[in-house]
Amino acid sequence: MEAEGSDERTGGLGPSVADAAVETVQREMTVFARRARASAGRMHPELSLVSYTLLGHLEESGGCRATDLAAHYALDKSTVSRQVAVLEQAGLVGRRPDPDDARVQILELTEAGRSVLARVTVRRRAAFRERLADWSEEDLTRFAGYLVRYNAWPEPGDG
Amino acid sequence: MEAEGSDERTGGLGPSVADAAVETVQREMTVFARRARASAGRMHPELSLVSYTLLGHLEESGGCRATDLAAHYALDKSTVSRQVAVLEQAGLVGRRPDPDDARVQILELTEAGRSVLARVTVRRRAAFRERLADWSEEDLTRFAGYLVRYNAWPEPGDG
DNA sequence: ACCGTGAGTTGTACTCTGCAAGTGTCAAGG
DNA sequence: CCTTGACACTTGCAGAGTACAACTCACGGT
Repeated sequence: MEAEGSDERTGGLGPSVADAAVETVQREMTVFARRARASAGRMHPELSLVSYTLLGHLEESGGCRATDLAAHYALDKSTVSRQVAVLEQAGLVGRRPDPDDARVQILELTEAGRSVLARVTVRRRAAFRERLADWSEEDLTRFAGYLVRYNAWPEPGDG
Repeated sequence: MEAEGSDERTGGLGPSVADAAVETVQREMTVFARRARASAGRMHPELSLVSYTLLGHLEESGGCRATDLAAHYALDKSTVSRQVAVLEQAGLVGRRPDPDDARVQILELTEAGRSVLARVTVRRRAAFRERLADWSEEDLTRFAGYLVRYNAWPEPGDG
């Protein structure tokens, strides 16, 4: 299966080194994905990974539409709709009709949402910091940059 | 909320730069995690992300116990049990009693499993390669290294 | 006013997951 | 040999997350 002539030397990319790296990246990213939920559940039972990310995005963006969330996370709009409904019932997000378009609802964090998010963020950050404690600042920054670059890929519906 | 004195300068880690990087790492990793399933489903409907990772681990490890899988992926043993059952019924993995311990079942890829895994791997790799095409080999290697290092963390209850 | 498109909701079904309880096996002590 | 506790699973149950399809409501152009 690894027989695909691993050094085509196309452009700058290339030899089997890069091939192995790509392989590693996908494997490790996948492992991470598999573990993320479980650890999130253990780390902050009050807020699922999904809820956390949605709240986080709302905070970052300072309010956005459900459709934006769906696009950003490659989720079906129905899924987002339900998730948002839960968060709304929990009093963590509020909806406000868009004055320019009655179809649209602007979603925003409530004060409660902001505070829960803050608490969870602190816990998560502590865990991450511990985990990344022995990383040099340079490595940390570079790693962060790579992740951003990776996720910036505009793939149709993928991440 | 972010008032935790973001530059405690403890040890070598420290200033707000590192703090921001940690923040970014967790956010981006989380985003990735959120998207991974969706993309996996679209990329290879024949094999869910879970199944894929389990098969992958079996191939890497050359056969292991269900408990090992559970530990590695921080999954409940019951979950693994069911997943394995499905994969077995699909003819992708086989079980063999451990000669040394009748409680244990050694899980192994079947030929079919190996071939499906190979096919999916090729597809995944192609997608990843495309995505990572404009990365320099150095960045790629370093990124891969970071991910490995990150995942190597011996999380409690995680593997 | 009519029709295609976009935002969001709801019905339905399925997968993944964990917890708790149960079975069979091993290893150590009586 | 027979308990007792630990380990490797398996099964019953319940809940979360998700997608797809069908529906409503609003927008924009014709």
